[in-house]
Amino acid sequence: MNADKGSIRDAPLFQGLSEHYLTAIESVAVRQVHEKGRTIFLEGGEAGGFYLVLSGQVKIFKLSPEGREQIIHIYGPGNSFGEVPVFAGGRFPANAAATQDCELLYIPRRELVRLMKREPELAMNMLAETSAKLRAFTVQIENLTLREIPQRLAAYLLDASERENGAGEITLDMTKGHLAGLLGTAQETLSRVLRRMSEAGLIEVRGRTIGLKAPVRLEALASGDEVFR
Amino acid sequence: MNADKGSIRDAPLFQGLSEHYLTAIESVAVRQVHEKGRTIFLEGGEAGGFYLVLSGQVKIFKLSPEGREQIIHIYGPGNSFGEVPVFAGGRFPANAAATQDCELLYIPRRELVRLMKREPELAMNMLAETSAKLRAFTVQIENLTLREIPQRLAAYLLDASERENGAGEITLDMTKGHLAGLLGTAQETLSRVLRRMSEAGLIEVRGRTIGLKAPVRLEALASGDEVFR
DNA sequence: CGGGTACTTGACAATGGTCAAGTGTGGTGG
DNA sequence: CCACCACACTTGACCATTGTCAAGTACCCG
Repeated sequence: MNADKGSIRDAPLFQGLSEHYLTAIESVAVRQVHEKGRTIFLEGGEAGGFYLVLSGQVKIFKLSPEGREQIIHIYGPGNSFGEVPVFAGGRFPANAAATQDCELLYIPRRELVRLMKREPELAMNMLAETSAKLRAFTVQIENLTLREIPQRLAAYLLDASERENGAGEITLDMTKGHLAGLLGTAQETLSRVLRRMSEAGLIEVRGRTIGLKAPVRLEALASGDEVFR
Repeated sequence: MNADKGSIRDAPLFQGLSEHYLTAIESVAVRQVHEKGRTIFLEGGEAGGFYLVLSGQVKIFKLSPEGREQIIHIYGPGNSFGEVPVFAGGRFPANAAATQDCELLYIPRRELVRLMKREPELAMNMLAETSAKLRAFTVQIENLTLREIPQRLAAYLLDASERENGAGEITLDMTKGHLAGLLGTAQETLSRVLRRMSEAGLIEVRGRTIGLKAPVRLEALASGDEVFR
């Protein structure tokens, strides 16, 4: 719809690299198109490289033996995923599937490593990227294990609003089912919590648009105060 | 007690580096000693470098508003921690404290980055290290959100046995309280589950030593089969 | 022997998962 | 343009797992 043409130049991963290296990367990268719902890779699969999202959206997730799904992350344009086996060897530690039609760039391990040895800046960028993901994991473990669902949801909403420069209203870029998976709960539970929060006057839900009516009370909820019951 | 003198030469992080760089790192690193229970850094603290464990043991953890503790990782000799802010900027994403008297090496960010630009191998090692941690986080999220406590415990025991080359008996290198924190549960719950597993003939508990009496059934339990109730 | 820490056990409440049965709602084809 | 279908979502009822509070026991170190 807009200029989301998608280029490695938009990815944080490749910021600050000289034109020379950018074109080198482009020349070895492979463009892929996946339609909504398609599996991109499976946990345990062999990895020969990693991916960059050019357009669309991808979920990284784990499945329990009984089939429950925990979404680990949702990535959009500019994000990369699947780096772990590139640097640590072995297989993919989780599954990836397209949640929307999407366009990806596949970057083969071999070429990347070769470029990295020549261009320390690229290695530093990759380190920044993987470290940022470590930080995100830390936050996620905190949310998933130390907070209850309403707290997790409040934290998520505030975070989403922050990502949109503090907008008082956010629009989910995923289904509520996926949000439930991301928050580590069931669709039904999320539905109930959204209703309770609406009734308490904290938010206002209109489809996928959620107005934050009482950000201050949401903050209090997210940080554990029992403003809500 | 043994030759755990501790040197950067034992750390995976610094494998394969030339003597020249090893001594360069040693010359900028600072040795620290912390006694059991001491805080090493707090979440949100400013970071000027990261740490390598020479001897002893350290826990990385998060605290809930109500004071519950989720242990994210326990590190022993050869492990490094606190890298995130070095590469991604910002503050420490979690807390660190000594669970045993320990000896650490503090490696200042500035020097490390300087060395990394000259020695791509060092950057590759750091990437391997952070990627391995990403993989560990993935497993942890899976355990914490998709499995119940008995399954988590079974998976932990099997993993620990594997780390000791498949020994049929393992000895915890931490208190059961810390293990509970690592498994994301309460001390009381862990205690009960251990007993149920003993009564079911899966394990045999003698203090911190746990014999795996029926590894096959433990495997089945860890992968979700309801062998146990 | 004393004290603190680690651990156990019991009783109880509640968060949230599951099953089941709806109610929208958007998109497609007739 | 309407009807239908699939998918997203809601709501209700129920109950298992697990956290919490409380009290007590075992164990280790000095």
